[in-house]
Amino acid sequence: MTLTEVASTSAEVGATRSRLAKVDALAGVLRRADSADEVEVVVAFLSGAPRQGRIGAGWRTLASLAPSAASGASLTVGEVDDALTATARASGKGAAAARAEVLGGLFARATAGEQAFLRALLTGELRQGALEGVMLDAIARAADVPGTAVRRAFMLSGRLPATARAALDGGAEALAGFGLELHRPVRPMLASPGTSLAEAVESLSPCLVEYKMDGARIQVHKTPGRVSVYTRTLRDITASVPELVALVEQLPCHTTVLDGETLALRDDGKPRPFQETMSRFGSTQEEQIAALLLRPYFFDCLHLDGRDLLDSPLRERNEALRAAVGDHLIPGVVEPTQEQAEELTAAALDAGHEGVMVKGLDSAYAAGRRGKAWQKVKPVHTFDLVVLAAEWGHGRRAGLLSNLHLGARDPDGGPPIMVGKTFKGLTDELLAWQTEEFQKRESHRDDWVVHLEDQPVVEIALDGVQSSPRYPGSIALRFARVVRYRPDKTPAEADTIDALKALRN
DNA sequence: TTCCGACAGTGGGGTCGCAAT
DNA sequence: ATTGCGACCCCACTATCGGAA
Repeated sequence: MTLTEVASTSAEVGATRSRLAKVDALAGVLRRADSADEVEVVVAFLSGAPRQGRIGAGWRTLASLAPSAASGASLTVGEVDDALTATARASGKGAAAARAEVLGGLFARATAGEQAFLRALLTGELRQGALEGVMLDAIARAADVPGTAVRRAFMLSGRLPATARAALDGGAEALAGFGLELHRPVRPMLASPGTSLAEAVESLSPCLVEYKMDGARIQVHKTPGRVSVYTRTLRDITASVPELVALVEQLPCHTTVLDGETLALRDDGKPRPFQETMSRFGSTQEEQIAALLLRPYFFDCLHLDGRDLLDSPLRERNEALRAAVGDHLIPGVVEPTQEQAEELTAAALDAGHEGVMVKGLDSAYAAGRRGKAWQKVKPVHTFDLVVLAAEWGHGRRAGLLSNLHLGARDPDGGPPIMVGKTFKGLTDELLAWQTEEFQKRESHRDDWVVHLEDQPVVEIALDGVQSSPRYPGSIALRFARVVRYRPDKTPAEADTIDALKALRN
Protein backbone atom coordinates (compact mmCIF):
# COMPACT_ATOMS: atom_id res chain seq x y z
CA MET A 1 0.00 0.00 0.00
CA THR A 2 1.20 3.49 -0.76
CA LEU A 3 1.85 6.17 1.82
CA THR A 4 -0.37 8.42 -0.26
CA GLU A 5 -3.38 6.21 0.37
CA VAL A 6 -2.76 6.31 4.12
CA ALA A 7 -2.15 10.08 4.12
CA SER A 8 -5.30 10.77 2.12
CA THR A 9 -7.33 8.52 4.41
CA SER A 10 -6.04 10.52 7.36
CA ALA A 11 -7.12 13.72 5.62
CA GLU A 12 -10.52 12.21 4.85
CA VAL A 13 -10.99 11.15 8.47
CA GLY A 14 -9.97 14.60 9.66
CA ALA A 15 -12.39 16.29 7.27
CA THR A 16 -15.54 14.77 8.76
CA ARG A 17 -16.85 15.10 12.28
CA SER A 18 -19.04 12.03 11.99
CA ARG A 19 -17.50 9.20 13.95
CA LEU A 20 -19.30 6.63 11.81
CA ALA A 21 -17.80 8.15 8.65
CA LYS A 22 -14.35 8.06 10.26
CA VAL A 23 -14.83 4.39 11.10
CA ASP A 24 -15.97 3.72 7.51
CA ALA A 25 -12.92 5.35 5.99
CA LEU A 26 -10.52 3.58 8.34
CA ALA A 27 -12.18 0.18 7.89
CA GLY A 28 -11.95 0.64 4.13
CA VAL A 29 -8.22 1.20 4.12
CA LEU A 30 -7.65 -1.73 6.50
CA ARG A 31 -9.51 -4.07 4.14
CA ARG A 32 -7.33 -2.92 1.25
CA ALA A 33 -4.04 -3.70 3.01
CA ASP A 34 -1.96 -6.21 1.05
CA SER A 35 -0.66 -8.32 3.94
CA ALA A 36 -0.95 -8.94 7.66
CA ASP A 37 2.33 -7.06 8.19
CA GLU A 38 0.92 -4.12 6.29
CA VAL A 39 -2.25 -4.14 8.41
CA GLU A 40 -0.08 -3.62 11.48
CA VAL A 41 1.75 -0.67 9.98
CA VAL A 42 -1.41 0.98 8.66
CA VAL A 43 -3.17 0.60 12.02
CA ALA A 44 -0.16 2.06 13.79
CA PHE A 45 0.07 5.05 11.45
CA LEU A 46 -3.64 5.84 11.41
CA SER A 47 -3.95 5.62 15.19
CA GLY A 48 -1.04 8.01 15.63
CA ALA A 49 1.28 5.47 17.28
CA PRO A 50 4.08 4.02 15.11
CA ARG A 51 5.14 0.53 16.22
CA GLN A 52 8.65 1.77 16.90
CA GLY A 53 7.30 3.94 19.69
CA ARG A 54 9.22 7.14 20.17
CA ILE A 55 12.05 7.30 17.67
CA GLY A 56 14.20 9.96 19.29
CA ALA A 57 13.22 12.69 16.87
CA GLY A 58 10.69 15.36 17.78
CA TRP A 59 9.44 18.60 16.30
CA ARG A 60 12.83 20.27 16.55
CA THR A 61 14.54 17.56 14.52
CA LEU A 62 11.76 17.59 11.92
CA ALA A 63 11.87 21.37 11.63
CA SER A 64 15.57 21.20 10.81
CA LEU A 65 15.00 18.87 7.84
CA ALA A 66 13.22 21.20 5.43
CA PRO A 67 13.75 19.18 2.27
CA SER A 68 11.92 20.01 -0.93
CA ALA A 69 8.94 17.80 -1.70
CA ALA A 70 8.93 15.07 -4.33
CA SER A 71 6.73 15.79 -7.31
CA GLY A 72 5.30 12.28 -7.57
CA ALA A 73 4.23 9.72 -4.97
CA SER A 74 6.48 6.66 -4.73
CA LEU A 75 6.70 5.64 -1.06
CA THR A 76 5.07 2.50 0.31
CA VAL A 77 4.05 2.17 3.96
CA GLY A 78 6.60 -0.65 4.30
CA GLU A 79 9.41 1.69 3.27
CA VAL A 80 8.30 4.28 5.77
CA ASP A 81 8.13 1.66 8.51
CA ASP A 82 11.67 0.54 7.67
CA ALA A 83 12.92 4.13 7.83
CA LEU A 84 11.35 4.61 11.27
CA THR A 85 12.99 1.40 12.47
CA ALA A 86 16.36 2.65 11.26
CA THR A 87 15.75 6.02 12.94
CA ALA A 88 14.79 4.46 16.25
CA ARG A 89 17.81 2.19 16.13
CA ALA A 90 20.31 5.07 15.95
CA SER A 91 22.08 5.66 19.27
CA GLY A 92 25.33 6.88 20.72
CA LYS A 93 27.57 9.54 19.26
CA GLY A 94 26.26 10.94 16.02
CA ALA A 95 22.80 9.52 16.59
CA ALA A 96 21.06 12.82 15.95
CA ALA A 97 22.90 13.21 12.64
CA ALA A 98 22.09 9.62 11.69
CA ARG A 99 18.39 10.16 12.46
CA ALA A 100 18.35 13.38 10.45
CA GLU A 101 20.04 11.56 7.57
CA VAL A 102 17.44 8.78 7.47
CA LEU A 103 14.47 11.09 7.98
CA GLY A 104 15.86 13.60 5.50
CA GLY A 105 16.06 10.86 2.86
CA LEU A 106 12.52 9.78 3.67
CA PHE A 107 11.10 13.29 3.48
CA ALA A 108 12.93 14.00 0.21
CA ARG A 109 11.01 11.12 -1.37
CA ALA A 110 7.64 12.29 0.00
CA THR A 111 5.17 14.62 -1.68
CA ALA A 112 4.01 17.74 0.17
CA GLY A 113 0.88 15.96 1.39
CA GLU A 114 2.87 12.94 2.53
CA GLN A 115 5.36 15.16 4.34
CA ALA A 116 2.56 16.86 6.24
CA PHE A 117 1.17 13.49 7.30
CA LEU A 118 4.59 12.19 8.42
CA ARG A 119 5.32 15.38 10.34
CA ALA A 120 1.98 15.14 12.20
CA LEU A 121 2.49 11.44 12.88
CA LEU A 122 5.99 11.82 14.28
CA THR A 123 5.14 14.77 16.51
CA GLY A 124 2.04 13.03 17.85
CA GLU A 125 -0.28 15.67 16.39
CA LEU A 126 -2.34 13.74 13.88
CA ARG A 127 -5.46 15.67 14.88
CA GLN A 128 -7.78 13.65 12.67
CA GLY A 129 -10.31 13.10 15.45
CA ALA A 130 -9.55 9.40 15.59
CA LEU A 131 -6.99 7.57 17.66
CA GLU A 132 -7.24 4.30 19.60
CA GLY A 133 -10.95 4.30 20.36
CA VAL A 134 -12.17 5.00 16.84
CA MET A 135 -9.56 2.62 15.38
CA LEU A 136 -10.88 -0.18 17.60
CA ASP A 137 -14.30 0.27 16.03
CA ALA A 138 -12.75 0.39 12.56
CA ILE A 139 -10.92 -2.89 13.17
CA ALA A 140 -14.17 -4.49 14.29
CA ARG A 141 -15.90 -3.18 11.18
CA ALA A 142 -13.16 -4.29 8.80
CA ALA A 143 -12.98 -7.79 10.29
CA ASP A 144 -16.74 -8.01 10.81
CA VAL A 145 -16.40 -9.03 14.46
CA PRO A 146 -18.01 -7.53 17.61
CA GLY A 147 -16.36 -4.41 19.01
CA THR A 148 -16.29 -5.95 22.46
CA ALA A 149 -14.10 -8.80 21.20
CA VAL A 150 -11.61 -6.34 19.72
CA ARG A 151 -11.55 -4.22 22.87
CA ARG A 152 -10.95 -7.19 25.07
CA ALA A 153 -8.08 -8.47 22.93
CA PHE A 154 -6.53 -5.01 22.96
CA MET A 155 -6.84 -4.74 26.72
CA LEU A 156 -5.07 -8.08 27.14
CA SER A 157 -2.39 -7.66 24.50
CA GLY A 158 -1.83 -3.96 25.04
CA ARG A 159 -1.00 -3.68 21.34
CA LEU A 160 -3.36 -2.29 18.74
CA PRO A 161 -1.49 -3.47 15.60
CA ALA A 162 -1.26 -7.06 16.86
CA THR A 163 -4.95 -6.93 17.76
CA ALA A 164 -5.86 -5.76 14.26
CA ARG A 165 -3.72 -8.45 12.67
CA ALA A 166 -5.47 -11.15 14.69
CA ALA A 167 -8.91 -9.75 13.94
CA LEU A 168 -8.38 -9.53 10.18
CA ASP A 169 -6.45 -12.79 9.93
CA GLY A 170 -8.39 -15.07 12.24
CA GLY A 171 -11.56 -13.21 13.17
CA ALA A 172 -13.39 -13.64 16.46
CA GLU A 173 -11.70 -16.96 17.12
CA ALA A 174 -8.22 -15.45 16.96
CA LEU A 175 -9.28 -12.55 19.18
CA ALA A 176 -10.66 -14.97 21.76
CA GLY A 177 -7.21 -16.54 21.85
CA PHE A 178 -5.82 -13.57 23.71
CA GLY A 179 -5.83 -14.29 27.43
CA LEU A 180 -4.11 -12.92 30.48
CA GLU A 181 -0.49 -13.94 30.05
CA LEU A 182 2.11 -13.73 32.78
CA HIS A 183 4.85 -11.16 32.04
CA ARG A 184 2.75 -9.48 29.36
CA PRO A 185 1.15 -6.38 30.89
CA VAL A 186 -2.54 -5.56 30.45
CA ARG A 187 -3.80 -2.02 30.11
CA PRO A 188 -4.60 -0.69 33.59
CA MET A 189 -8.10 0.27 34.66
CA LEU A 190 -8.46 4.03 35.10
CA ALA A 191 -10.62 6.15 37.37
CA SER A 192 -12.82 9.13 36.67
CA PRO A 193 -13.18 12.13 38.96
CA GLY A 194 -16.01 11.90 41.47
CA THR A 195 -18.07 14.92 42.44
CA SER A 196 -18.11 14.22 46.15
CA LEU A 197 -17.39 11.45 48.59
CA ALA A 198 -21.03 11.09 49.61
CA GLU A 199 -22.22 10.89 46.01
CA ALA A 200 -19.51 8.42 44.99
CA VAL A 201 -20.24 6.13 47.94
CA GLU A 202 -23.97 6.41 47.32
CA SER A 203 -23.81 5.70 43.57
CA LEU A 204 -21.29 2.84 43.76
CA SER A 205 -22.68 1.05 46.81
CA PRO A 206 -21.78 -1.64 47.74
CA CYS A 207 -18.33 -0.14 47.52
CA LEU A 208 -14.78 -0.09 48.75
CA VAL A 209 -13.01 3.11 49.80
CA GLU A 210 -9.24 3.26 49.93
CA TYR A 211 -6.36 5.75 50.07
CA LYS A 212 -5.39 7.52 46.86
CA MET A 213 -1.65 7.99 46.95
CA ASP A 214 0.46 10.43 44.96
CA GLY A 215 2.96 8.12 43.32
CA ALA A 216 3.37 6.15 40.10
CA ARG A 217 1.13 3.29 38.96
CA ILE A 218 2.76 -0.15 38.79
CA GLN A 219 1.66 -3.54 37.50
CA VAL A 220 3.62 -6.49 38.86
CA HIS A 221 3.77 -9.99 37.40
CA LYS A 222 5.24 -12.82 39.45
CA THR A 223 5.98 -16.43 38.53
CA PRO A 224 8.37 -18.71 40.42
CA GLY A 225 11.84 -17.27 39.87
CA ARG A 226 10.75 -14.21 37.90
CA VAL A 227 9.22 -10.82 38.67
CA SER A 228 8.37 -8.09 36.13
CA VAL A 229 7.28 -4.52 36.87
CA TYR A 230 5.46 -2.29 34.35
CA THR A 231 4.29 1.33 34.27
CA ARG A 232 0.85 2.64 33.40
CA THR A 233 1.89 2.81 29.73
CA LEU A 234 3.13 -0.80 29.90
CA ARG A 235 6.82 0.11 29.89
CA ASP A 236 9.00 -2.55 31.54
CA ILE A 237 10.89 -0.93 34.43
CA THR A 238 11.93 -4.11 36.25
CA ALA A 239 15.63 -3.26 36.07
CA SER A 240 15.25 0.11 37.77
CA VAL A 241 13.19 -1.04 40.78
CA PRO A 242 15.21 -3.87 42.40
CA GLU A 243 13.73 -3.22 45.85
CA LEU A 244 10.22 -3.82 44.53
CA VAL A 245 11.33 -7.00 42.80
CA ALA A 246 12.93 -8.29 46.01
CA LEU A 247 9.83 -7.45 47.99
CA VAL A 248 7.45 -9.15 45.55
CA GLU A 249 9.61 -12.28 45.60
CA GLN A 250 8.87 -12.55 49.32
CA LEU A 251 5.09 -12.26 48.98
CA PRO A 252 3.08 -15.29 50.16
CA CYS A 253 2.02 -16.49 46.68
CA HIS A 254 3.59 -18.29 43.73
CA THR A 255 2.03 -16.75 40.66
CA THR A 256 0.23 -13.42 40.58
CA VAL A 257 -0.55 -10.21 38.72
CA LEU A 258 -0.92 -7.19 41.00
CA ASP A 259 -1.98 -3.61 40.43
CA GLY A 260 -0.74 -0.86 42.72
CA GLU A 261 0.97 2.44 43.37
CA THR A 262 4.57 3.04 44.35
CA LEU A 263 6.11 5.98 46.15
CA ALA A 264 8.93 6.98 48.48
CA LEU A 265 8.33 7.87 52.13
CA ARG A 266 9.98 10.25 54.56
CA ASP A 267 11.46 8.96 57.81
CA ASP A 268 8.26 9.84 59.65
CA GLY A 269 6.25 7.64 57.29
CA LYS A 270 4.59 10.46 55.36
CA PRO A 271 4.80 10.43 51.56
CA ARG A 272 7.57 12.38 49.90
CA PRO A 273 6.49 14.98 47.32
CA PHE A 274 5.60 13.49 43.96
CA GLN A 275 8.68 15.12 42.46
CA GLU A 276 10.98 13.08 44.70
CA THR A 277 9.22 9.81 43.95
CA MET A 278 9.48 10.60 40.24
CA SER A 279 13.13 11.45 40.50
CA ARG A 280 13.77 8.01 41.89
CA PHE A 281 11.28 6.29 39.60
CA GLY A 282 12.72 7.74 36.43
CA SER A 283 16.33 7.01 37.27
CA THR A 284 18.42 4.05 36.17
CA GLN A 285 21.59 5.06 38.04
CA GLU A 286 22.61 2.72 40.84
CA GLU A 287 23.46 5.42 43.39
CA GLN A 288 20.10 7.08 42.86
CA ILE A 289 18.30 3.76 43.18
CA ALA A 290 20.05 3.05 46.47
CA ALA A 291 19.43 6.55 47.81
CA LEU A 292 15.65 6.43 47.98
CA LEU A 293 13.54 3.37 48.69
CA LEU A 294 10.31 2.88 46.77
CA ARG A 295 7.46 1.15 48.57
CA PRO A 296 4.52 -0.59 46.89
CA TYR A 297 0.89 -0.30 47.92
CA PHE A 298 -1.23 -2.88 46.11
CA PHE A 299 -4.93 -2.40 45.49
CA ASP A 300 -5.94 -5.05 42.96
CA CYS A 301 -5.19 -8.63 42.01
CA LEU A 302 -5.81 -9.87 38.44
CA HIS A 303 -4.41 -13.35 38.82
CA LEU A 304 -3.56 -15.57 41.76
CA ASP A 305 -1.96 -19.01 41.65
CA GLY A 306 -3.59 -20.26 38.48
CA ARG A 307 -6.84 -18.34 38.69
CA ASP A 308 -7.61 -15.40 36.36
CA LEU A 309 -9.64 -12.71 38.13
CA LEU A 310 -10.13 -10.05 35.44
CA ASP A 311 -13.80 -10.84 35.07
CA SER A 312 -14.40 -11.48 38.74
CA PRO A 313 -16.08 -8.73 40.77
CA LEU A 314 -13.85 -6.51 42.86
CA ARG A 315 -15.15 -8.21 46.00
CA GLU A 316 -13.46 -11.46 44.95
CA ARG A 317 -10.33 -9.76 43.61
CA ASN A 318 -9.98 -7.93 46.90
CA GLU A 319 -10.11 -11.18 48.83
CA ALA A 320 -7.41 -12.64 46.60
CA LEU A 321 -5.38 -9.45 47.01
CA ARG A 322 -5.43 -9.74 50.80
CA ALA A 323 -4.17 -13.30 50.54
CA ALA A 324 -1.45 -12.35 48.07
CA VAL A 325 0.19 -9.20 49.39
CA GLY A 326 0.29 -9.47 53.19
CA ASP A 327 0.86 -6.06 54.74
CA HIS A 328 1.58 -4.27 51.44
CA LEU A 329 -2.13 -3.68 51.01
CA ILE A 330 -3.25 -0.08 50.46
CA PRO A 331 -5.28 1.12 53.49
CA GLY A 332 -9.00 0.99 52.86
CA VAL A 333 -12.38 -0.12 54.14
CA VAL A 334 -14.93 -2.49 52.57
CA GLU A 335 -18.60 -1.47 52.53
CA PRO A 336 -18.20 1.56 54.78
CA THR A 337 -21.03 3.70 56.09
CA GLN A 338 -20.89 7.34 54.96
CA GLU A 339 -19.38 8.15 58.32
CA GLN A 340 -16.67 5.51 58.01
CA ALA A 341 -15.88 6.70 54.48
CA GLU A 342 -15.43 10.23 55.82
CA GLU A 343 -13.18 8.95 58.60
CA LEU A 344 -11.00 7.11 56.12
CA THR A 345 -10.74 10.21 53.94
CA ALA A 346 -9.73 12.32 56.90
CA ALA A 347 -7.11 9.73 57.83
CA ALA A 348 -5.75 9.67 54.27
CA LEU A 349 -5.42 13.45 54.14
CA ASP A 350 -3.97 13.54 57.62
CA ALA A 351 -1.32 11.02 56.54
CA GLY A 352 -0.40 13.34 53.68
CA HIS A 353 -2.12 11.50 50.83
CA GLU A 354 -4.12 12.94 47.94
CA GLY A 355 -7.58 11.71 48.83
CA VAL A 356 -9.48 8.47 48.33
CA MET A 357 -10.69 6.12 45.63
CA VAL A 358 -14.25 4.77 45.71
CA LYS A 359 -14.76 1.50 43.83
CA GLY A 360 -17.87 -0.55 43.15
CA LEU A 361 -17.49 -4.03 44.67
CA ASP A 362 -19.56 -5.65 41.92
CA SER A 363 -17.48 -4.28 39.04
CA ALA A 364 -15.09 -6.31 36.87
CA TYR A 365 -11.62 -5.06 35.95
CA ALA A 366 -12.45 -2.90 32.90
CA ALA A 367 -8.94 -2.37 31.67
CA GLY A 368 -8.01 0.62 29.60
CA ARG A 369 -11.26 2.41 30.26
CA ARG A 370 -12.04 5.39 32.38
CA GLY A 371 -15.38 4.10 33.59
CA LYS A 372 -17.43 5.21 36.52
CA ALA A 373 -16.73 2.06 38.57
CA TRP A 374 -13.63 3.70 40.06
CA GLN A 375 -13.95 7.29 41.21
CA LYS A 376 -11.31 9.48 42.80
CA VAL A 377 -12.23 12.08 45.36
CA LYS A 378 -9.68 14.78 46.17
CA PRO A 379 -10.04 18.09 48.00
CA VAL A 380 -10.01 21.13 45.71
CA HIS A 381 -8.35 24.41 46.62
CA THR A 382 -9.38 27.63 44.91
CA PHE A 383 -7.51 30.93 44.74
CA ASP A 384 -8.10 34.29 43.12
CA LEU A 385 -5.11 35.01 40.88
CA VAL A 386 -4.15 37.65 38.35
CA VAL A 387 -3.91 37.05 34.57
CA LEU A 388 -0.54 38.44 33.49
CA ALA A 389 -0.67 37.37 29.85
CA ALA A 390 -2.17 34.83 27.47
CA GLU A 391 -0.77 32.66 24.66
CA TRP A 392 -2.32 32.00 21.27
CA GLY A 393 -3.78 28.48 21.04
CA HIS A 394 -3.17 25.72 18.51
CA GLY A 395 -5.40 23.34 16.57
CA ARG A 396 -9.05 23.94 17.36
CA ARG A 397 -7.98 26.87 19.51
CA ALA A 398 -6.03 28.54 16.71
CA GLY A 399 -6.76 32.28 16.59
CA LEU A 400 -7.95 32.28 20.20
CA LEU A 401 -6.08 33.40 23.30
CA SER A 402 -5.89 30.20 25.30
CA ASN A 403 -3.12 29.53 27.79
CA LEU A 404 -3.16 31.95 30.73
CA HIS A 405 -0.09 33.13 32.64
CA LEU A 406 -1.09 33.34 36.30
CA GLY A 407 0.34 35.54 39.03
CA ALA A 408 -0.13 35.70 42.80
CA ARG A 409 -0.11 38.96 44.74
CA ASP A 410 3.16 40.06 46.32
CA PRO A 411 2.35 40.73 50.00
CA ASP A 412 5.03 43.43 50.01
CA GLY A 413 3.20 45.40 47.35
CA GLY A 414 5.41 44.52 44.38
CA PRO A 415 4.13 43.37 40.99
CA PRO A 416 2.33 39.98 40.84
CA ILE A 417 4.60 36.93 40.91
CA MET A 418 4.08 34.32 38.19
CA VAL A 419 3.26 30.87 39.56
CA GLY A 420 2.13 28.87 36.54
CA LYS A 421 -0.10 28.63 33.50
CA THR A 422 -3.41 27.04 32.64
CA PHE A 423 -5.62 26.44 29.62
CA LYS A 424 -8.04 24.13 31.42
CA GLY A 425 -11.65 24.74 32.31
CA LEU A 426 -12.26 27.20 29.47
CA THR A 427 -15.48 26.91 27.48
CA ASP A 428 -15.68 28.10 23.87
CA GLU A 429 -17.67 31.06 25.11
CA LEU A 430 -15.00 31.99 27.64
CA LEU A 431 -12.25 31.56 25.03
CA ALA A 432 -14.03 33.93 22.67
CA TRP A 433 -14.64 36.44 25.45
CA GLN A 434 -11.08 36.50 26.71
CA THR A 435 -9.62 36.72 23.21
CA GLU A 436 -11.56 39.93 22.63
CA GLU A 437 -11.26 41.34 26.12
CA PHE A 438 -7.53 40.72 26.52
CA GLN A 439 -6.67 42.54 23.32
CA LYS A 440 -8.40 45.59 24.75
CA ARG A 441 -6.21 45.29 27.82
CA GLU A 442 -3.02 44.53 25.87
CA SER A 443 0.16 46.28 26.97
CA HIS A 444 2.43 44.66 24.38
CA ARG A 445 2.91 41.36 22.58
CA ASP A 446 5.48 39.09 21.04
CA ASP A 447 5.15 36.10 18.70
CA TRP A 448 3.05 33.88 20.94
CA VAL A 449 2.13 35.96 23.98
CA VAL A 450 -0.17 38.91 24.56
CA HIS A 451 0.80 40.73 27.78
CA LEU A 452 -1.85 42.58 29.77
CA GLU A 453 -2.19 45.80 31.66
CA ASP A 454 -5.24 46.35 33.87
CA GLN A 455 -4.94 42.66 34.73
CA PRO A 456 -8.16 40.72 35.40
CA VAL A 457 -8.67 38.48 38.43
CA VAL A 458 -9.60 34.86 37.83
CA GLU A 459 -10.67 32.14 40.24
CA ILE A 460 -8.43 29.09 39.82
CA ALA A 461 -8.92 25.58 41.19
CA LEU A 462 -5.81 23.51 41.88
CA ASP A 463 -4.68 20.30 43.53
CA GLY A 464 -1.70 21.82 45.30
CA VAL A 465 1.63 23.53 44.79
CA GLN A 466 5.05 22.09 44.16
CA SER A 467 8.52 23.55 44.34
CA SER A 468 9.71 24.96 41.04
CA PRO A 469 13.10 25.83 39.59
CA ARG A 470 11.34 27.75 36.84
CA TYR A 471 9.15 30.36 38.45
CA PRO A 472 10.36 33.42 40.39
CA GLY A 473 8.37 32.58 43.52
CA SER A 474 10.00 29.10 43.48
CA ILE A 475 6.59 27.42 43.53
CA ALA A 476 4.33 26.23 40.73
CA LEU A 477 0.66 25.31 40.67
CA ARG A 478 -0.31 21.68 40.20
CA PHE A 479 -3.23 20.96 37.85
CA ALA A 480 -4.55 24.50 37.77
CA ARG A 481 -7.87 25.14 35.97
CA VAL A 482 -10.15 28.12 35.48
CA VAL A 483 -13.33 28.23 37.55
CA ARG A 484 -14.60 31.73 36.58
CA TYR A 485 -13.52 35.29 36.10
CA ARG A 486 -13.92 37.68 39.02
CA PRO A 487 -14.77 41.10 37.55
CA ASP A 488 -15.83 42.12 41.05
CA LYS A 489 -12.25 41.89 42.27
CA THR A 490 -9.14 43.98 41.67
CA PRO A 491 -5.57 42.66 41.63
CA ALA A 492 -5.13 44.22 45.06
CA GLU A 493 -7.73 41.74 46.33
CA ALA A 494 -6.08 38.68 44.76
CA ASP A 495 -4.55 35.95 46.94
CA THR A 496 -0.92 36.27 47.94
CA ILE A 497 1.94 33.96 47.14
CA ASP A 498 2.20 33.25 50.87
CA ALA A 499 -1.32 31.82 50.82
CA LEU A 500 -0.25 29.45 48.04
CA LYS A 501 2.96 28.49 49.79
CA ALA A 502 0.91 27.56 52.87
CA LEU A 503 -0.46 24.60 50.87
CA ARG A 504 2.89 22.86 51.06
CA ASN A 505 3.19 20.56 54.02
C1' DT B 1 -36.58 13.39 22.50
C1' DT B 2 -33.22 13.80 25.92
C1' DC B 3 -29.40 11.97 28.38
C1' DC B 4 -24.96 10.26 28.98
C1' DG B 5 -20.75 7.28 27.93
C1' DA B 6 -16.74 7.32 25.32
C1' DC B 7 -13.39 9.80 22.72
C1' DA B 8 -10.28 13.23 21.12
C1' DG B 9 -8.03 17.46 21.79
C1' DT B 10 -5.50 21.02 24.37
C1' DG B 11 -2.10 21.55 26.76
C1' DG B 12 0.25 22.04 32.29
C1' DG B 13 4.97 21.01 35.56
C1' DG B 14 8.80 18.12 36.56
C1' DT B 15 12.64 14.74 36.04
C1' DC B 16 15.69 11.80 33.75
C1' DG B 17 19.03 10.27 29.94
C1' DC B 18 21.67 11.52 26.31
C1' DA B 19 24.22 14.03 22.91
C1' DA B 20 25.87 18.40 21.44
C1' DT B 21 28.16 22.52 22.73
C1' DA C 1 30.05 21.51 32.96
C1' DT C 2 26.03 23.22 30.78
C1' DT C 3 22.25 23.20 27.60
C1' DG C 4 18.58 21.47 24.76
C1' DC C 5 15.80 17.79 23.14
C1' DG C 6 12.98 13.88 23.70
C1' DA C 7 10.54 10.67 26.57
C1' DC C 8 7.52 9.79 30.17
C1' DC C 9 5.61 10.38 34.80
C1' DC C 10 1.58 12.74 37.04
C1' DC C 11 -3.02 15.30 35.47
C1' DA C 12 -8.23 18.45 34.34
C1' DC C 13 -11.37 19.83 31.53
C1' DT C 14 -14.61 20.70 27.29
C1' DA C 15 -16.82 19.50 22.90
C1' DT C 16 -18.82 16.18 20.24
C1' DC C 17 -21.01 12.03 18.36
C1' DG C 18 -24.11 8.51 18.64
C1' DG C 19 -26.23 4.87 21.21
C1' DA C 20 -29.12 4.21 25.42
C1' DA C 21 -32.97 5.43 28.03
